[in-house]
Amino acid sequence: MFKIKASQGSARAGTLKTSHGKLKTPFFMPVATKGAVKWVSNHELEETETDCIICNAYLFSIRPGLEIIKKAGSIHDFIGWKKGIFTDSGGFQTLSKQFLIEVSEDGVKFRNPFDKSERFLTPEKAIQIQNTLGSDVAMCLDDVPLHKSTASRAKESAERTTRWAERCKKAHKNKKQLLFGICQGALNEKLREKSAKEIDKLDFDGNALGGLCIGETVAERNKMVKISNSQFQENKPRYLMGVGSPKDILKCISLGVDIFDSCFPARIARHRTAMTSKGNINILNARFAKDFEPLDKECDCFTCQNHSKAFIRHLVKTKEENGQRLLSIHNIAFVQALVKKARHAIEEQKFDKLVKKYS
RNA sequence: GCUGCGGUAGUGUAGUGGUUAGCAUAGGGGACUGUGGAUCCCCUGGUCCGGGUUCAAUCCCCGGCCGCGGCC
Repeated sequence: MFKIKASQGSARAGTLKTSHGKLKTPFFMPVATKGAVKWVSNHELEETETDCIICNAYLFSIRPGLEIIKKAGSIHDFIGWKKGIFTDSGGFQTLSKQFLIEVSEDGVKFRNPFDKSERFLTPEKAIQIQNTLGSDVAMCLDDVPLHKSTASRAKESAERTTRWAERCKKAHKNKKQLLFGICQGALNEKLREKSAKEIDKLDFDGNALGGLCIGETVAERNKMVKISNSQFQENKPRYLMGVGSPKDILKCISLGVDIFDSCFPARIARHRTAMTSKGNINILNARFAKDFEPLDKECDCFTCQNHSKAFIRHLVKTKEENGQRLLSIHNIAFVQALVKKARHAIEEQKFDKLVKKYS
C-alpha cells in the first residue's frame, strides 16, 4: 500500500496506493471542506498539480446529506474530482465554538452549523459516513484538546482518542478505503509518545499527528512531531494534520512526515499574501504598484505565467476578486511545486540543501 | 458688490479657553496552518492664513482667503 522509494535522514519519498491512483509522497492536500477549494475550480486545481484534497465528512453528512451522495455515486462523483480524496471525520470541529456542544466518552455533541440543531457524532457514525462517502482515505474520529488544556484534559483526550480509534477500526467496512489513525497528547511529551505508540499498535493504513498547529510554537510542534514519528513504524505513511507553510512543511518532511493538509496557502491568498521562494509577500504593499514581474520568477503556475504583481495588486486593491483567485492558484501551485522539489531532492540525496534554502 | 453659514488627518466627521484633539475610512505594515471570503494587531497623518483679547486660543474678537446659500 505504502512504499518508500528513497530516504535521506528521516525524510522519505514514496508512494501511497489508493483506489484513485498512486499518490507520490510527500504530498500536500489543499482543504476543500465542502467539496471545493475556496475560489478555485477543479480544473484550476488540477493545473496546480494537486493530486489529492481533503473534505469534511461531518459537514457532507449534514449537507448535502448522504442520500444525495449515494445517489451521485460517491463523493468523487458528486464533486467531480477524479483524483485522491481524504475525508476528515469532524474531530477538528471539537475545537470550534460554533460547532461543539460537549464531548463525552460516547462521542461528540455538535451544533449543526446550518440550522443550529443538535447532532451527535460517534466514532462509529464518523466511519459509516466516510464509508458511504467513499473517500480514498478516512480519518478516525479523535478528541482534540486545546493546546493549552490542563494536564487532565490532555490525558483524557489522548486516552479517549485511542479508545475511539479502536471503535473506528471495528466499524470500518469499506474495503476500497484506507483508514488512518490519529495520535493526540497535546504538548506533553510522555502523552504524545504513549498516544502515538497506541495508535501505531492498532495497525492502521497510516498514522496521523493531530492536535498540532493550533497555536503552539514551532519548536513545541517540531518536538511533538519528532516524538510521535519515533513511535510510528517506518513502513506506514505519516500524516501531519494542519501544516501548510513552506518552511514548516520542509522541516516536518525532514522529521519524517509524508502527508500534509492545510487551509493556510488558500487562506493567506484570500488575505492577499503570496508565497514566494523569497518568503511571503503581501501583494498590497506599495512597492508592488509598478512591479511587472510575476509573483515568483521560478513559478510556472497559471498566475505567474500570465500576470504581474502590479496587475494582481490592482485587482485586489480595487476589490476585484479575481485577484484573490489568482493568488489562491499561485499559493497552492507554489506549495505543490515545493513538495515535488522535496520529493526529487530526497531521491537525489539533496534534501538537506533544499531545507536550508527555505529555513 | 452686499449678506448668512461654514472651514478640524487624503476624505467624511466629533469635540474643547488648559486634552496624548476623538471616530470612521483611505494610506503604510504585520498576523493567519485537519478553511470565518471573517477577523485581529501596529504605524503614519489634522485644528485655512494674519492679527487681537488672555497667564493660556483649535475654541472668543477683527481682517484676509476659500466653499456653499441668499440678495442686488
